[in-house]
Amino acid sequence: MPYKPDMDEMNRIPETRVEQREAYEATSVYELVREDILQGKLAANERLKVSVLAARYGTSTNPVREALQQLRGEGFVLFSHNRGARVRPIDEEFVRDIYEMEVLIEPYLTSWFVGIATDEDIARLEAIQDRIDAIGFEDPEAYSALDTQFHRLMYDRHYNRHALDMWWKHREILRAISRKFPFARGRRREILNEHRQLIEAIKDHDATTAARVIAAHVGGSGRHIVEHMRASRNL
Amino acid sequence: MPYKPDMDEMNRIPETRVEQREAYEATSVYELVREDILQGKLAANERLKVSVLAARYGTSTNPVREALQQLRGEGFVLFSHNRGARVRPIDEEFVRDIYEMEVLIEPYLTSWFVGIATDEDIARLEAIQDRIDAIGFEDPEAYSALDTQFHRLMYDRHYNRHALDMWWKHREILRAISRKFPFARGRRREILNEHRQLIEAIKDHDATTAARVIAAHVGGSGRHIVEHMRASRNL
DNA sequence: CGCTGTCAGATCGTACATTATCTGTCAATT
DNA sequence: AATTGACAGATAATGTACGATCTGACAGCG
Repeated sequence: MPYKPDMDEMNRIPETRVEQREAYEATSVYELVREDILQGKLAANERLKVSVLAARYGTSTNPVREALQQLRGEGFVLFSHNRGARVRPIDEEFVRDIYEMEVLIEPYLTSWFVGIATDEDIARLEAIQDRIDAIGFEDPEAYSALDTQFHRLMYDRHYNRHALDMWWKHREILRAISRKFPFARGRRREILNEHRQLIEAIKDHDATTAARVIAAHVGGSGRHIVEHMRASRNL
Repeated sequence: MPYKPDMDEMNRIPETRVEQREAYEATSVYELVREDILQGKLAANERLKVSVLAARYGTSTNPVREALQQLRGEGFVLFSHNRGARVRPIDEEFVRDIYEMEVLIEPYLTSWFVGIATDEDIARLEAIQDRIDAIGFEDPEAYSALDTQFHRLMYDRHYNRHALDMWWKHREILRAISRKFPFARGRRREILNEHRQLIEAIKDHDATTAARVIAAHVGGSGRHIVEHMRASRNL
């Protein structure tokens, strides 16, 4: 009998992010650990002892062990045999590597979007961008949320779900990092500029320049973050 | 105290692939399940019952559960809550998606290699290619091994370990698929051609054309496989 | 024909056993 | 006296066993 896939089987990008966890207490251990790693509550290279985590999250050890294995598969956790798990450190190299992959992926996603973008899509993009301009980086969290909205509007409908998952995973990692390094004033202006340029290219249905703009956008952000990380290391 | 990373902590591409498992019986459940999925011994969408797998591999259930979770993290296995795990089907869409990502990644890896390639590297590439020409697709397994060697010679030293892991993972999936669809004669000639063109571009230290050639190479293989899959589906 | 209760089978969580690694002490050697 | 090596206890990872809970299917009933 042919198997009919189910909604919750796919590793989907969540429709709405749950930011505050206290409201819903029914989240899985996997999500909790993952979130704690991304938030930095579990530091780089920190040992992840199943007994400690089990106590922390109020479960027994088995769910923790399985969660850690899943996170290992996703690359967030490193194992060594008979010596347990550690938080994968997100160092400059790793961030650079991820950004360089994004420089490949995002233009790819973008240029397809240019082909299918309706006037309404463009209007929405502009509306989001207006709001970004309005808050003007005052509130980094709000900015981050809007920026995510901006990119998801372009990417979410892409047929390449695998590339989309990859993008989303990368984005979550990078968001966690950039939380610690707020954008400098100069870089902010560049970002606004690039978004506006991007919208223009989409309006013109010019996939090539759109791809070029987004590549520069991502590459710029990457270099910016890596430099910050490097600077803060030499304190 | 600063943590000094350990060799076996990293998810590294293995130095030498172990093809026959009977020799070493000490492989982990994770590897066994993964291999069985890639070899097709566990079919697409097949239910993965922990008790069955535990019996099959001669362990208790917990190692199986953890292995499945890791495979879930890597995307080989899909879970639905309280309903267990299934083998992720590798359908045409998925293969297409992976190939399209490879069209981005491989040129990226290649063009860096062009910059660092020594004369000896080029000689080795040519040696491998000569051997490929020699066996001339008679033995698909041997061809596959040589082709892997060819590409690894170019990619293995790349600084972007993340991209390299991604490439390797994709390659393993695609190898598993293409085992079922041997190359047609026409496509074979193209492949040989493209490899030779690539070598020429590397000799000229021309990263741009090297990237273009490899993009065409990967894209061509992708279309070829997808068409085969589509055809075999309509039997 | 549809609804509902029951039951088998499997997942998921908990508890326990075993095995490996880490740590600190102490004796032996230089 | 300082360093090294071995041993023992503690600690934690890995493997096994079991019970609770959920799902899916089917028979009985309205």
